[in-house]
Amino acid sequence: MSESAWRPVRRTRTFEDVLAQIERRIAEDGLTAGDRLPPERTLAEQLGVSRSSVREAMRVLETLGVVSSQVGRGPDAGAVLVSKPDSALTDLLRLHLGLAALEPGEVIDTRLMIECWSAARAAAGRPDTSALERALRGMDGARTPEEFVEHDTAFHCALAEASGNRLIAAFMRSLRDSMRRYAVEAVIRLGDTSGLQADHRRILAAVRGGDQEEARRAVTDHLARAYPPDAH
Amino acid sequence: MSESAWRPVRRTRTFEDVLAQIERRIAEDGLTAGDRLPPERTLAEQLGVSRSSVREAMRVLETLGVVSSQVGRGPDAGAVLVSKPDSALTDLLRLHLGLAALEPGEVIDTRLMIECWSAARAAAGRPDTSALERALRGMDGARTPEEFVEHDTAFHCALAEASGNRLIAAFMRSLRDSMRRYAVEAVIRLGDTSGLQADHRRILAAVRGGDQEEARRAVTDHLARAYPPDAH
DNA sequence: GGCGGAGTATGGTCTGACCATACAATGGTC
DNA sequence: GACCATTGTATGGTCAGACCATACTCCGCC
Repeated sequence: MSESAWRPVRRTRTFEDVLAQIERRIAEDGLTAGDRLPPERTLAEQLGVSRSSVREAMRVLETLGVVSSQVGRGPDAGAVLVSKPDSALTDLLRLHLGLAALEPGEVIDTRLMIECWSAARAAAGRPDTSALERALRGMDGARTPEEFVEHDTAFHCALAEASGNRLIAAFMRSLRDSMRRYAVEAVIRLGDTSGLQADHRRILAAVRGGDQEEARRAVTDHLARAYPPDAH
Repeated sequence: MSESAWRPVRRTRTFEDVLAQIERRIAEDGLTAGDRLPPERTLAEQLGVSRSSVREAMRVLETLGVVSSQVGRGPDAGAVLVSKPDSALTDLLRLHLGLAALEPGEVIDTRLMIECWSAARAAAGRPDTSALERALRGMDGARTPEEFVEHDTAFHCALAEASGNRLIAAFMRSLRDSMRRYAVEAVIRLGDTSGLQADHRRILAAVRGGDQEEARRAVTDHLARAYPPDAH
């Protein structure tokens, strides 16, 4: 018998079975966001497991942004399928950053990748730019770094949404959320935000003008200003 | 009183408190991958909550790829901090794809973004290309579409790893995992894999030659061949 | 018709028990 | 002393049953 022919038997825990069955039901019945899952007690009885196991499966699904549980009684109570990957991604990034398993530089790089892509895509599509303009005005009126960063986040997320790709937009939102602290530090370090605002207007102009390459360059220059490579 | 001045009181559930405290400990004590968490029973007693609540928190952390639990006794037993975001990302993508909350086209687009970026980064850094070459040979010897896709996945993941960014590499692995089905379909649809292999060699040559723009173009052309825009 | 209290279904939590697992400690055997 | 089988024990995994808080539903009173 050859060595390493034995792979470790992956014991499957009860709640993993429950998860698999729920996922199968989603696929087979074509369930989608807004549909409801049976109550925990019912599910436990139907699957022949304890309510604890069902609850642990629910917790996993909730963590992944796939179900949302409401207590009480009525049409809105119980577990309903949703599709909110944002908080799941945010939690994931935040925790792994906290574990020092990811460097801030890696996250900033990823953000640069996403923003370049989004800006180019947005420029190609001539999207609605009202959200971008609103965020610009918000940054103009900001009185504290925190307030500025809030509208800055709105600007960059709006850029990602303008790309039309929901996965990329969700990833962008999560990156911003998990990096809020660094963003505030960067603004404080810079002191003056007029340069950032000039960058933002340049990005907006490129998107409006449909110039993909200029949009890429504008975003790259902007992030280089906000996060100079020697700052992390 | 202005409208919408009231935000919904977000009742915090017990297991969320447990989660917050564990996260705080990770941050304050500088815990990192490999460190261990107290046993569930101890944690429950110390926090003054039931073991069920601790377990639900553990399930969340496990889902996010932050802890791994082993039964039994000894140095390897108990809950240990890890950093495995891959399966979390994979589950997230797979479930949201299943809920029809994401279109395959969005995932493919995201993949194109990541690969272009990775290829350019890899070309800029003159990385070790032995993994890429090994995957190439594997594809040459593949006898079934499934086998080809397996080595193809290895090739593209190796490309992402060559970028040096672990977050992007993890995202790439998850994208490939959640899209394995589509990849096999694409190979079967094409029938002949010689074109794909020519693309791969062109990508490798660009990376070896340090030509970032050519690497970008090669990846873009390759994905356009594998997933023609009218196929999804 | 409207309003208020009782009823009830739901998720959230707790307690206590038992099981399976895998190491630790012990003691016997050679 | 080295080795091995037995027993003990700490750990996660599961279950059953209870109780609580919540929020809707229903029914009866006004």
